[in-house]
Amino acid sequence: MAVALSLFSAKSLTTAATVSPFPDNPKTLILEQCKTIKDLNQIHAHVIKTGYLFNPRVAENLLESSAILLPGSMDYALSIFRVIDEPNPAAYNILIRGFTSKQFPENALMLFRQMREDGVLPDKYTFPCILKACSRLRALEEGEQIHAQIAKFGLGSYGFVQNTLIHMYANCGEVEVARRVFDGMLEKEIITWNAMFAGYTKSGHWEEVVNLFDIMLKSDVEFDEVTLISVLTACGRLGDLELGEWIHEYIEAKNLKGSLNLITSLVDMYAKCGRVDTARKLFDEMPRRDVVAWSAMISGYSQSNQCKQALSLFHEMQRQNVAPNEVTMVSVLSSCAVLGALEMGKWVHSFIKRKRMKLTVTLGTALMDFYAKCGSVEYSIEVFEKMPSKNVLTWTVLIQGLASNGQGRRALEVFSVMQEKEIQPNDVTFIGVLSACSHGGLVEEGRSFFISMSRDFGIEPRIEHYGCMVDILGRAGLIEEAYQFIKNMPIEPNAIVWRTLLASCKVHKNVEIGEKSFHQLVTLGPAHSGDYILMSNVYASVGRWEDALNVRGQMKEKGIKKTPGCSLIELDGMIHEFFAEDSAHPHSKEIYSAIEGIMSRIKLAGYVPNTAEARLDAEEDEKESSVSHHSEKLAIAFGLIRTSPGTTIRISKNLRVCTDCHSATKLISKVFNREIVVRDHNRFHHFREGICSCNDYW
DNA sequence: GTAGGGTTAG
Repeated sequence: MAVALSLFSAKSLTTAATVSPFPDNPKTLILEQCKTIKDLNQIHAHVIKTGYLFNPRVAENLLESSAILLPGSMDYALSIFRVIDEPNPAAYNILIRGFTSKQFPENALMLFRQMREDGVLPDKYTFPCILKACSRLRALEEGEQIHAQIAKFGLGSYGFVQNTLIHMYANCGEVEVARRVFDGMLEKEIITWNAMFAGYTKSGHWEEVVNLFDIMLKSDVEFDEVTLISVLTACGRLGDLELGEWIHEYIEAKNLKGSLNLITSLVDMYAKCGRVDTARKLFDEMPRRDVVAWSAMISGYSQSNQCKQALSLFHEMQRQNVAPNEVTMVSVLSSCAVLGALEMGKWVHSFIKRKRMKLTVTLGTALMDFYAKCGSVEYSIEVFEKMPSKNVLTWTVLIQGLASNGQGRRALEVFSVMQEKEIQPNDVTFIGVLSACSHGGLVEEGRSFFISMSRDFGIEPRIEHYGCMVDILGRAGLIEEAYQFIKNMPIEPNAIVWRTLLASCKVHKNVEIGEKSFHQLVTLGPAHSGDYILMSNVYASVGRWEDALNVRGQMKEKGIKKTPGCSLIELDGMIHEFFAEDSAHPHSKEIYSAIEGIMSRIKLAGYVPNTAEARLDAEEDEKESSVSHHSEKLAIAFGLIRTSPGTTIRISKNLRVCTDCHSATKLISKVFNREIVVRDHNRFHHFREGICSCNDYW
């Protein structure tokens, strides 16, 4: 400021008539040295006093410094604008640009309207800015009107205007119109192509990105790193590893590895194509990593179901003092949800609050989903109520969260509130609604929603919806109806549908339909160990031990191994992974060796673990004790591991928890006086003092 | 003076 202000010193002012205080390049003197509104105020006061404000160049410079360079100074810019007698297009352009760049696109549009009313002619600089404002607002109608005016003013062939038109149409969801503008252009610059790529990228037309890139290559047009970033993003979404690797080779050959953004796209592409290790290698080799690079790698792990790695990379990011943003936290929370890491996720929540991060729709929804998946549905609701904006995913997560936590009725109430608010449900919402019905035993409601979804909402049921319907009928004991329902399905039933029915047959002891379902599963192949176990258990449920053993024999003959159970347990904020028969975990030895001793305590409490399934397991494999179930072992284990009183033990299992395990959990909660939460296929069972609080009617 | 790019939830 020293230089600029010295221009207004008494000495300078006396010579103002001969030496202009605004020499050839006044911009460098005023604009670049105004760092705060206060600086601007001082200059403003001077120019008013000295009458320089009536010099259009002076006014424009002041306007530019306040509207473009300084943050949060649009009011100030407006006050300068208002005293300009007859503002020229340039003055309007500066303000329009200011409003657009400072996230007030509505004001930019209003000012543009005023400009037209005042009879000021927009020029080639006006339109790119005002189109950008339309883009931001997704104001298609306004954009179309402006397009018409562009044609009227004869600026339709101007490159800058056309490029922004492409961007505007694509951003407003009209990619096809954008493409028509693109195709109509005789001279396309790299930016033109990139605008089209960006349009396809924003609207998720990944296929088109790759197709257009193909055309670009064939027509020998040059491309740059911005082009490659868009194409790599598309490769990741499409799983097009071949093209992605080709671009990687090109980057190596042309030595473009210096671009941080480009390497981040490569990391993202490899992670999304399932090559997480390659992604990590590139990530580790980066000379510098910003928050986006870290987020891309963390989400890479999270999306490839390597959630422990995602969290450990997040910890590494913290150690390296890189500040995470909202996007990072979404992937971190989603990993916590998968792992059932309640304590870690709670910490993330407080971190978000402490850092005053914006509760965006995505972040809020991820937070809600995390709480719901960890069995804390009340916290999930609390977040929902605090969210400033919500979308269909937010409502869907709430419905699913309530449904999976045993509050089917409440989930349906939320669904009706959602309709009152005129939020259009989608196919996934209906999966939540139908699972609420299956969970709550609401058969009639389920039937009526199933009909309504296509009739009233135009959503054709997918295989998942049919699966839910089979679950609703099957769980309610309407096995025959469920079977007929499958037979009459207009789409081919898959293994999940038959497995659902088979599971119902076990609960309701229906051997006949159980056998039919099992037969379908074997025919559909490849056989799943769980299917054999289920069928065997159907026989066992009615005391047909020979048949039960026979099925297990078939499984052995075909060489189908039981998938080892894997459980993730969070204890005092640490995630432990336990595999069945695993001796690698530090706690395993102590756990398994102590099982015998614990058994006697359990027996004293009146529990007989030798149910049908355990007995079969024991007969099948001598090594296995009567406490043969993984969850059971874990439950016992956690009776052993010393935790502070009141610690919640959370067991999330990848496999369905059998009723036997449930009884073990119930018992442990009683014997060891612990609250135990079992997550079983996204259903929750909260056990306290031997009582399960959820309304599951298994 | 104006235009294009990398990470996110069910």
